[in-house]
Amino acid sequence: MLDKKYDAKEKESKWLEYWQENKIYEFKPDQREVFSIDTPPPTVNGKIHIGHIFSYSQTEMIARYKRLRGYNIFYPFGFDDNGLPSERLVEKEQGKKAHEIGREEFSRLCYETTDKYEESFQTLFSKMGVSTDWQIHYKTVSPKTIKISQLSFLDLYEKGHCYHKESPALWCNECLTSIAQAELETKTIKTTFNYINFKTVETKEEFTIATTRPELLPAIVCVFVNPLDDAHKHLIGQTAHIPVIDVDVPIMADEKVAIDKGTGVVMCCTFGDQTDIEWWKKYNLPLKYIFTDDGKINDSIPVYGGLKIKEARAKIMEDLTDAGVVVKKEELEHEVQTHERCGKEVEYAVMKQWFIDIMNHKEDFLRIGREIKWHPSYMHARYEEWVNNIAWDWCISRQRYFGVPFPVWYCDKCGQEVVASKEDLPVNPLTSQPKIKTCPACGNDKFVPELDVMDTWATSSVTPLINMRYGEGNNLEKILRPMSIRTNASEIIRTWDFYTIVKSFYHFNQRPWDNVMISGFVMADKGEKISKSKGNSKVEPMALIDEYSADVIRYWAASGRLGTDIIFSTETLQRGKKLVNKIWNVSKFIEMHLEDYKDQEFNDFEYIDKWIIGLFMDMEKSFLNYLDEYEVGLALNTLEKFFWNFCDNYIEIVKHRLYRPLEFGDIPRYSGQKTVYMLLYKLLQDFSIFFPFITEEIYQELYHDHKSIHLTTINPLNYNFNKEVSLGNDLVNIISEVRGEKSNKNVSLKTPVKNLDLSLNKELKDALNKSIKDFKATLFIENLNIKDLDEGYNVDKIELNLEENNKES
RNA sequence: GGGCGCUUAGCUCAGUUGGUUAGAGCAUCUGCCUUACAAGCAGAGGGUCAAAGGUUCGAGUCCCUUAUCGCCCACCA
Repeated sequence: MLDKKYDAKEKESKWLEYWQENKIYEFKPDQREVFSIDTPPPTVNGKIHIGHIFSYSQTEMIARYKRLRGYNIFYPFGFDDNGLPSERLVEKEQGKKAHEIGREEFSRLCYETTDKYEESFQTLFSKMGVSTDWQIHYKTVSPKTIKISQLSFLDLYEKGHCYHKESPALWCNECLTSIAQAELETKTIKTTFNYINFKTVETKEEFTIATTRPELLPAIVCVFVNPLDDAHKHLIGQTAHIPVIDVDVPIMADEKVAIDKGTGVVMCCTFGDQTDIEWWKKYNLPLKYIFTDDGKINDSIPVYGGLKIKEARAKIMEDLTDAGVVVKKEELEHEVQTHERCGKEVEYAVMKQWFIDIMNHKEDFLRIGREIKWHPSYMHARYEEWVNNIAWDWCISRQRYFGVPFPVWYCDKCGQEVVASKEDLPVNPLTSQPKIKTCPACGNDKFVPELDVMDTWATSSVTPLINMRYGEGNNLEKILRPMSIRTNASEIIRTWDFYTIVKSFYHFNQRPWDNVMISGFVMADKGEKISKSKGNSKVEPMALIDEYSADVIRYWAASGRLGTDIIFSTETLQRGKKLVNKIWNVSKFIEMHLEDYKDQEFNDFEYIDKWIIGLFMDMEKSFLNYLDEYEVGLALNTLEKFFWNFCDNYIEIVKHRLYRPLEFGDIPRYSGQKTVYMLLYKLLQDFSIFFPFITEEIYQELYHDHKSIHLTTINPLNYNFNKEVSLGNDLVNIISEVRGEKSNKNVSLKTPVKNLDLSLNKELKDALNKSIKDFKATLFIENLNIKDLDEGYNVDKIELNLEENNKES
């Protein structure tokens, strides 16, 4: 017997244990077709917030759906503990910077810290009912994954898609590392636009340059004007004298200069922005690099050497003002590029970095993007846009400690790079030496290790490779190439999705997955994204599970459309709570009436039973369609709508038949029993995608024909009740009208109807005759008078027996 | 400035290829203790579908323009 009240806390932990013990979600290759999920490994940088719960739940529902459709589910879980996020977490916990702790000790602390957090992540996701096979979980920093990352690097290296080159790279002088274009975030800041007078050496003519970054004056290598700029084109070919710095640079022409921007005259520094780098390359300009790695002016620069960038900016403005060359200052708000991990403005640094070739294969990446089905489809446009606009090769080296080391050494003498052999992986070049004893280029026998580690994305972009255990030569590769689906939020299309496509193209010349499913964001309120930094205890996942249960939170997580942001709302949680409660109550009711039920072949369904069965079939069709498009929220809406109709209309009708076999007959009663038995089973299956716990509890009590409801399969019903559906709907509408009349008269729904006069068309009259007992019992009708009508129906008169009502009260 | 998306009841959201009076839940109001459920049931009120224009017999739905907000990108001279 089902309990009177459903105790979510007790039942959820009970079934969690049961699933684990019985390995319900274990992946074992067999005859069945595999549906594989490339789960996003959450970044281990502190806390799981409600946004994670939202998007992971949606993926997990797809896993459950496909499992019910008979697929063998490959659903691993991973943790992204690699790289800067982990380092910053440790630095925060320790209150010290990495270089103050020391490389070895720091790495140890990173492992320790990420392990600690991962355990709590796993507990939380389990509690949410995430049906991954924890046996196949992975970390992005572990000997196994380091090996795969290094293998991936070597494969690309051998194929010539990786290169090591001195080149300007984006540099964060807070994190002390180079970063990739994809790690940039734009921020609006207030700054000053300074108009500074320069002079030509030849004619002493004055001209003005506007800049927000006067501290870059010592780094000026050239001045540009547009060749079509009538006001300035005569300057081309002359030499510009830089005030205060006292250096001369050439004035050159380039079409990229916008005549109407600033003063129309531009200083080119190494490096202030992307255009500087382009010009530097295009015109082969000299390099004047004036910053230190930690964001100061280089000591070799007179006067300003040793100052921080902003101090230098203030000092040089003072000096320029003293020199009388500052013509104007304008307050200005503009966008700057910052490092997403720390929020500090980025600079450019020139040093040797490892790059993966992007620019030569954009067409291939676009082609593969088109082979993949994006859900929702418009997300594909974002991918295209990113690939079309990308301007850099992918810099994958980071001057940090905790990450995948490059399996590379350099000859101490000539700098020749030497890579590890594949069979020696994983290697740490800091603690080992290359196999070859002497440098192939110069014969020297001393090597120095590559100190850099790989970018986080260089590792997380190989999750499909980690899943297939790339390099082991097993048959998983056959099963998982390509994987069925990748899921993530839209913000990392440009990183995780893109880089995974890049790697998959270089390794296999193939798409990594057939489908990409993009979820939206969770907003705290209109226009306010919930983020880790704005920790809000009201939306703490563990607290929410305690208060509402995992099933109910999953209800909230399923609300809304794919790719669309949702606002965290307690109303939606309340609604879920009511739904779950209703499932429990109606199951109790059905159980009560199944005590003497034996399931057997039966086709003599009552009219109303045919109606609800047909209606269910219609619903399930669109339900399944939505799920095939990964629209879990829309699927749930459809199911929910049907379910309330089932409870409020069908059950209200059939209950009389179930309670009173003497009056209605045993066969009509059996018809009702068969209907509720059959439909509840199917409803529980459909709901199990969203509410894995409560449906399991009910299923085990009432049906129990498999080890778990989550191991059953959905088999669509095969009846043809179309006619009963539409006529039954009309009958229910008539019932509603009569109930409405009772409500309007403020009387109980049990109030008898003395006379009900209806005009019905022929079909409807026929339908009513077939369900006359149910109909009369539902409305407590004493006299029913039916007239003929050509089309449709009309409720002519409702006369209530109010005396009866008054007598009782 | 560019790409994509959102804008529908007081609030949170649905509205499949254009097709009668635009839907649900919450909130509000009115009733009903009805042998599963008062965490329930039956009703009621509440919307010029962001704005303007266009296509069409017919537009929340298609096209154009504008505005707001969100994500991403570019611009930083």
